[in-house]
Parts: sequence; structure tokens; C-alpha cells
Amino acid sequence: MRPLYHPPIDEITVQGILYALCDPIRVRIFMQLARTDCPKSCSTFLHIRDHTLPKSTLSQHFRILREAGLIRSERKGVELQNHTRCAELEKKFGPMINAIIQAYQKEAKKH
Amino acid sequence: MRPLYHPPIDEITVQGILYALCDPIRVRIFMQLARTDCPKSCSTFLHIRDHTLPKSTLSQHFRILREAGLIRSERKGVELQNHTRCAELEKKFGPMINAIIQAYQKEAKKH
DNA sequence: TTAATTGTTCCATATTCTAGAACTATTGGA
DNA sequence: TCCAATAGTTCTAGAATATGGAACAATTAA
Repeated sequence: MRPLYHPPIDEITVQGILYALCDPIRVRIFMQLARTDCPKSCSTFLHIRDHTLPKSTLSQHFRILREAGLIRSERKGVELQNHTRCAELEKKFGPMINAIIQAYQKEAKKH
Repeated sequence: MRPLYHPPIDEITVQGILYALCDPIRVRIFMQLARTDCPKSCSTFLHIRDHTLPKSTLSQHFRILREAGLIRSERKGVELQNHTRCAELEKKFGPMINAIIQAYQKEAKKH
């Protein structure tokens, strides 16, 4: 199994970030990671809004978030600990990530 | 030919916006429209970076921008006048759109 | 060892995108 | 009024991408 790829900060693109964040499952994962700041395993997100998603699908979503540079995944025993790269990202992209999170949060409140 | 659909402001979603803005052609179109504020026809964008794109493709990209709520297209004679909906969008989504534009601009400067 | 757990990879099917060809709408001129 | 020119849209087949089940890999605990 090849090691997980994490792009260095200067290879992270706006396009990659927006692409990663235009899928509802990935948004949910990222927002949750961003909210608490405490790392979570992938399997935390197997059950989303009372229906289960296949772990192969979940794995792909994590890969996309990872390779977009939004999260970092570190192996801890049998699981992965995932956390955001928000600090780095803010340095590079200014208020963009935060503005996106805010906009999504506002939207979520309306339901 | 069915009339062009423009979503009302409260049907515009963050997800739709991010999706529309994660394609390099659409970004180029939108940024250009945002920069000058003066409406442009679709065919203005047929030639992008010394290669021509098919007009059917261009038409699809405009449709996606339009249905995401990012631009408005009004028929003026034989062509369409396209302009952004930035003012409306800023009211609803705060600084997000601007932050995205800024980030893309900064990125563009590096080349 | 073996079994259990977590996540990745493989691959077939489903969905979405691209772009050529045909079509529609509008305008200007003969 | 009719024809040609121009600007975009729609249709559709092939290309690219996403989804999810099944097999696999890595780690740990018994």
C-alpha cells in the first residue's frame, strides 16, 4: 500500500480546494474536522444523516480532501487521525477558507 | 429554444458556486466579467490562451455559471450580454466570492 | 498464529463532461 | 420578403470521472 500523499503548501491550488469543497460529503467531513480541531478517524464519518456510506467511497473522499491539501492524515495504530491544515492554508489563501466555511454554516442553519 | 434560467437569489447555493468556480475556463470567464463590470458576449471567450474552444463547450460553461447564480445573461440582438451577480451575491454570501477571486488573482500573478 | 478492525485498491457500472453537427433566433441587406 | 450571416443552444456519441462491492493490506490484541 503506497504511503498517503500530502502536497506541500506551495502545490496546493485554489481550484483543488474548491473542487474538494463542492461535494456535500466532503464538506461535512471538513467542517466537522475544522469545528473541533481534535483529530478524527475516517470511520467516524461512516454514518452520515442516518444512512451508511460504503467505506471505499469514504476512502476516496478522504483522498480527495488530502490531495487538495485540506487535511492531513496520520496513521495511529490501526486507524488514521485526520485533521485540517487550516493554519497553513490561512497563511497562503488568506480569508478564503474561512469565508467558505462561514457561508456553508450559515446555509446549514436555515434547515 | 427554452428561455435561459436564472435562479432567484435564495436558490443559489455555496456548493453550486464552488462547483462552477473549480473549472479553469469558467474561472477565467467569471474573473474577466468581474474585473471590468461591463457586459461581454459569450463569443468574447472563444479564444483563450491561444487555443480556440468549441462554442458548444463554451455554451455549457456559460450555462453552469448562469445556473450557479454567478452571472446573468440578457439577450441583446443576436448576442447575449453577460455580467456578474456579484452585488447580490455579496449580500447573501458575504466576503466569500471576493475572497475566492482574490485567491485566484494572487495565484495568477505567480506565472 | 489467528481474528478483528481500519482503511486502501481493483474493477465494473453509472454518471457527467466534451465537442462535432444540426438547429434556432435575430438582424441586416438585396 | 427572402436570404445570408452571426451568436448561441441542443442533441448525441465517445471520453473521462465517480460510485460502491469485493478482495487486499496493515496494525493490534488475544
